[in-house]
Amino acid sequence: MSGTRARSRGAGGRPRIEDVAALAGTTAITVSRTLRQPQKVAPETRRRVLEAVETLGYIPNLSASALASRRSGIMALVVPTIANSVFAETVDGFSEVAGRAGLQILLGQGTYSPEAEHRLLTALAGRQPDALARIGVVRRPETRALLQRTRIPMAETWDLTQDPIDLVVGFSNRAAGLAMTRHLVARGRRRIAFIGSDDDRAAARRHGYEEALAEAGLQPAAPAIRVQEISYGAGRRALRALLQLAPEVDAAFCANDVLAVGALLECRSFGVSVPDRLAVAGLGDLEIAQELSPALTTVRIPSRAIGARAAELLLARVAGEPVDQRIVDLGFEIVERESA
Amino acid sequence: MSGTRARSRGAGGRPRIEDVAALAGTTAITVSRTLRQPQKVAPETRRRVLEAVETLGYIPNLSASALASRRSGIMALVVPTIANSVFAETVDGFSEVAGRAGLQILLGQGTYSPEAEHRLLTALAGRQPDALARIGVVRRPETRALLQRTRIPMAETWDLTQDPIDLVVGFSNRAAGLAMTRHLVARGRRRIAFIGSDDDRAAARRHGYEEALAEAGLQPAAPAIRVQEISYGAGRRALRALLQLAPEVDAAFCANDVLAVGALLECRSFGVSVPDRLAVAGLGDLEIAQELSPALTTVRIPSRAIGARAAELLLARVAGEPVDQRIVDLGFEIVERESA
DNA sequence: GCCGGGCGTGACAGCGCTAACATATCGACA
DNA sequence: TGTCGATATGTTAGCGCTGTCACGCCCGGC
Repeated sequence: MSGTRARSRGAGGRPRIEDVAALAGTTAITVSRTLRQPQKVAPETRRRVLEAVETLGYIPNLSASALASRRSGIMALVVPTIANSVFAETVDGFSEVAGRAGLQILLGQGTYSPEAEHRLLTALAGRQPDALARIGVVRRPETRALLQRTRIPMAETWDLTQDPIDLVVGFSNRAAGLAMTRHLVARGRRRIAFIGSDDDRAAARRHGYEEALAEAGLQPAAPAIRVQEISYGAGRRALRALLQLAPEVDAAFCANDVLAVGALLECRSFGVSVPDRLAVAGLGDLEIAQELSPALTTVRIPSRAIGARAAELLLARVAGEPVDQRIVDLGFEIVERESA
Repeated sequence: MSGTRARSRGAGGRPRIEDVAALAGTTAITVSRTLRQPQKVAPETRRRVLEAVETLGYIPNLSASALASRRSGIMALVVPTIANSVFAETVDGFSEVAGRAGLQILLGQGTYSPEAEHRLLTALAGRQPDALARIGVVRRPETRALLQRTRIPMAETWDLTQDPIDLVVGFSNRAAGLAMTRHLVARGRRRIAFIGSDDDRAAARRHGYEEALAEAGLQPAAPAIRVQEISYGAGRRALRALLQLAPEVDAAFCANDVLAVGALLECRSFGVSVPDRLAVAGLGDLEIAQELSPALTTVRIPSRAIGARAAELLLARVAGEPVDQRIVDLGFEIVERESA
């Protein structure tokens, strides 16, 4: 039934499903089935179809497929940045699970400003992803409302909240900050400073830090040092600033391992003995943390598991299976090494 | 003209362009124009349409848009892995340029086996991306043919070839290996070993290394050490293996900075003095390379520029502008620091 | 007063695929 | 032999959007 369709090829010059059908002596729907549910097609027909696919170099148009089936086969993932290693494992875990399920990953980068993020998420949602994951919790009410309305299964990660848009998979950043600071206190540190970037997760870690100090009746050794970017250099500069601001400081708790490694390196450059004179602690347990000497005391985060688990839960949602637990706490673990 | 369309909302419960049109008292095409070419719509109409969009929380279905317009607004990017930092800058540069142009990024991970990659690329191509970039050069003839047939603008990166599928943006890995090895020879090293992963780019670097050795009339200090993964730990183990295999070695050229940093750390752990007893060189110039001490001598690769440039050229291709240079060599630079 | 052209808007058809339903075929079984 | 059900394939009607062309209106120039 070609009707108005005289061409044997789509305008892009690429073969369409109908061309394959014609060559195989069958119809579009059978080709479609052969490709998606081969067991429903007779072996001989299947053979002919696959041969035609091969001959023509047919590649199904997934936009058309998505439109017709209302399943895009895409999972969107929004990360603050991929320029540093902090989230790499999470992306990797997510990508692996999604990939095994045959889903592709649409990557959104940047959660700098709530407005920019709103635009990004709108654009991503327009692609009708089967699911959406984001590093961090979405705060902006308009954005939350938007995502809720779309009904797209969604996972917030790397933090916890009592009120996720849909699911949340992570750990308590506050509790992690609290635990590490308690550890420092328990090790006899009294003049503890905080170095962190300027995002929600770092803020939560700082709150935990402040809580632990209050518990112990201590004051921050200095106002929290804020860095603009997460890099080794930023960690170095932050530590230098800290030492000028509060020469008496005896511990630096860094909001992540990249900053902590930078701080550690700065200490070595300037002969500040770690941990004798200054304890340095991080968060994340990147591979480099255990390889340096002194090895970095840090909080181990199940980064890969966060990504993998989020993807699994989302897949379950997509498959229509009930997800009994909307808030998944994967915890953390203090890893005591040499630096604190 | 609703005809068979009785619903006022799509089956997903999401508003469609027609719902917006109805609310704004106009038709679908005007809504479409308002959103894509606002200057072609009268201010008053535009106002009403945007108000309706806002009210309904309308998000255009980009699959339908892609199908109708034959432009997906997607750029696909294939990387070997995102679990290590080596390609992070490239992805970031690519993502930034693409993002500015309003394109989304479809991320494909894994080029392990040519077969798996073929499947991955087929799946990505099915999404009708406006352009496709890949880290590394595609070797498999079937895959090359496939990509060529699709006519999707395509950039291979991080290497050079005389015969790109479409464009190639990178540097000569062979030349980089050659240059660094010559540098080591010029510094008086005579028993030089190579440590590398098992991919095309590492192989090219090794060829350069071998060429430089031959030039100088030298033999490899040991058979090239192959690592299975790129990690600090793998670098450490490789160096340990090397020292057992060839205790007399006086230089280790590592195919990338992650391995080199691992090697450097292993030297420090075991009291191997760098560079006195052993020179260590890397490739990539990751941030950590300059922060360690001894600071790593390495080859600086314009990683971010590779991604950004590839994206720019692809955008030009998409816009139908002529691209005069199909082979873009962004070069490299030996960065001499303390380790070699 | 008529014509040409620019501007804003709309009707129509179709992008390439698949869900849902319909039909054909065949063997088993009463 | 007729019926039923399982299996294989086909028909129809869109999915939600945009390219293309057509139309109506208003203005200025002659």
